[in-house]
Amino acid sequence: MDTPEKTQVTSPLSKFEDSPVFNYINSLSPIKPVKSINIAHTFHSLSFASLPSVFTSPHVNSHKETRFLKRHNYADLSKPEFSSENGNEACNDEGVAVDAAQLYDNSSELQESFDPGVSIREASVEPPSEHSKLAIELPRTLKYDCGIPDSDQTPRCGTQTDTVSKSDGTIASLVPFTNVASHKDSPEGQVHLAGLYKIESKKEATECDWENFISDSADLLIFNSPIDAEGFKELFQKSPNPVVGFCTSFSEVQKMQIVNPIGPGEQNEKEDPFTQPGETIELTQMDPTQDNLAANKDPNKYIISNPSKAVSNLHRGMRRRCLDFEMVGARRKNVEDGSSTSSVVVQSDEKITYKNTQLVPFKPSSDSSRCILPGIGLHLNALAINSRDSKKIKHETFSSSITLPGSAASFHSPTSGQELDESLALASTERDRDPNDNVVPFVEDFSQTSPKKKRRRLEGEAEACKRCNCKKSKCLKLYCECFAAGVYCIEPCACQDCFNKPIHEDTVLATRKQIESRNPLAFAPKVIRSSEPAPEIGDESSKTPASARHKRGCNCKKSSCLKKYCECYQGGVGCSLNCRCEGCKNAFGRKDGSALVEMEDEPEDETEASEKNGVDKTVQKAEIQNNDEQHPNSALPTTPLRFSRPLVQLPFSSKGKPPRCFLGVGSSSGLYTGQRYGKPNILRPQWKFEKQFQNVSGDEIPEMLRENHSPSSGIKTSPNSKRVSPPQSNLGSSPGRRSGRKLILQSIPSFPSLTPQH
DNA sequence: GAGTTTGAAACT
DNA sequence: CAGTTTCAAACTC
Repeated sequence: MDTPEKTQVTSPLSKFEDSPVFNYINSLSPIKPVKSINIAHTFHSLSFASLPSVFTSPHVNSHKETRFLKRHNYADLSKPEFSSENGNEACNDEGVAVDAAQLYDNSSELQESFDPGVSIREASVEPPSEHSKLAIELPRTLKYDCGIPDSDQTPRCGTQTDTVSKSDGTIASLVPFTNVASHKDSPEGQVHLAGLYKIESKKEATECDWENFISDSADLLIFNSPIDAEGFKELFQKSPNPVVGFCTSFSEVQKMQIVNPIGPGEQNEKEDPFTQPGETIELTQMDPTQDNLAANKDPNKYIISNPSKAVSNLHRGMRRRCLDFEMVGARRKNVEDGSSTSSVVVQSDEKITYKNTQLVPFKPSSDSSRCILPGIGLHLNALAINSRDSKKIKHETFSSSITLPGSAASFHSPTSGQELDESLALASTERDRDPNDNVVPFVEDFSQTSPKKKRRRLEGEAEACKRCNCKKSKCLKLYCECFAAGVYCIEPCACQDCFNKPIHEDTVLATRKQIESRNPLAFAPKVIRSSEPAPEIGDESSKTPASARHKRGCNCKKSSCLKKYCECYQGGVGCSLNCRCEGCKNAFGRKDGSALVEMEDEPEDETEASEKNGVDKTVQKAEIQNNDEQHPNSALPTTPLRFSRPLVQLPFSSKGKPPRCFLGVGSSSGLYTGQRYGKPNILRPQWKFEKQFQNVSGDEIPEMLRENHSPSSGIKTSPNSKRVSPPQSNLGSSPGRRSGRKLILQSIPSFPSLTPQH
């Protein structure tokens, strides 16, 4: 789109960034106008017209200049390397430090090769009034992107994180989200809005992760809406207060920056882009006065300008986003869980293995905090990561829930229909996994008693960083969990010769298409909710807890469907007529229709499991999962997504490896979690899906399902009354939870639906 | 951590 | 479509 112009502009900017001359040049050079133009375009697309008035700051131009200067300062300060030129490099290296100038320079390239995030960075320096608003968001994106890409910057991140933490842990977390959002939707700028919106919401209720999450998700959805501009408008309109506040604050910040460019530069020097984001956030929130903040904001502005490019990237980004999501989610979790502090710490480290996806950086599951920031909704991977992180943290339901929405949103992004589709598919897949991730941590927590659980937990932790371990498939076959989930491989992955990376996006997509050509449902969730598949499979199969069934059915011969080797068991669903298994003893539901397990509550399951086999642990988990799943299924409100991914993921969680992305499921999972927890915050929901499910399944889910989906209720009525029990038990066990879940579920469904709408 | 088992995915 | 091979996860020691 505007790339040509941007490219031109960017290069000069990068060069001059540091020097004051640069600013001057910018003002004089035609380039600026171009950028501004670009920005304007983005805005138009967004239909921000109304906003501009608000943001319109008299000093837009000056701001731009100042911003550049500031940015330069940041870049310089933070990274002497700053000079690094290639977009890729910039992304990688800069990730954190990403300077506006660099962004510009590299933006074109980066965008092409990498992600929307890059494009975002590129964003023109100055968008006038409107830009100012955008700037707020942009900064986040920039920071985020920067931080993610470069492992090198880690230190920076740490610094940034520190700054962020200082200001507010929540803020930090928020920033990432916004960034993420921007990435997803960046193309249109809608994302930015969403991000802003989220941020605001977060600010308002940092503590209430859940709420935030929901709001975020909602925002994302909105953004995702095909009509980016509209979505944007809506966001602003809908959340006039928050947005406006941002805008206003932002404008103020800009002014401040202009006045005190130095301040920002200083901080920037110390810190990285990450810190900046946090700072910016703070500024926007409340401290226009702080110079640093202003500085931060400036960088953001730059980011904003690039939206046009970002758009193209967005599509790409969407896919990748999934990955990012995980990371993000994790980050959030960390943030929330650990509160502000944790988030800060974590992120610092993460580096980014890959530019491609900011995801990588997040992944470093080690630093949950990092994950948090990055991006909420952007990438499924991020979610997965989050989940993993969450495992560590466990509590952090937050990330999960949050991520989901975002993910969903990203998928829906209207920008590229095809891409969207793919992204959706990925998302769906991711969702499935995500839930698992979420679940896993949770389950583990609950079930900790069982050794397996501990194991899983340990594994989970270890896995937090880990994903696939492919050696020969290059992560381009369904053997690869990551690939199968529609997620890019990240650092945690121990894969070799991995091609499932943003860098090889083309290859990945091509491969996906090939596989899909063979089997259109190859990337669809293996476990289907009762609503869809159930009918086909057979009543019995539907019996499974949630009425969910395995799409294709298993073919187990030696595991008796009592181990994770069995996809049905793994997915927490009972075997159906479609299954060709031998000696089926699936605790969730036998092929015969005999539903051994009621999944209702863990205890029962456990006992059964113990009785049946040594499987105790597995069984328990399975049961739990099943319960969860069942519930979900029941609740199922049939995923809005194309695929009802349902529950499958749950089992994963148990595995410990969390399926990376929750996208589709995530939403659902998010619902579950949210429901379950009822607790405001918590992202955990997703994380914990398993546990939650356990609880929920028994308690909450049923109701939710009932309400939401009378059909799902069918679960109770399941052909074989067997399955019914689980839900009931659940209900009986803990009614309280249900209420919360219900809310969540409702919210979740909406997301998916939105995405599809495009 | 290494080795084995398992069953899905891929191939023929 | 069936049989075989390949693959990576799940599991065991």
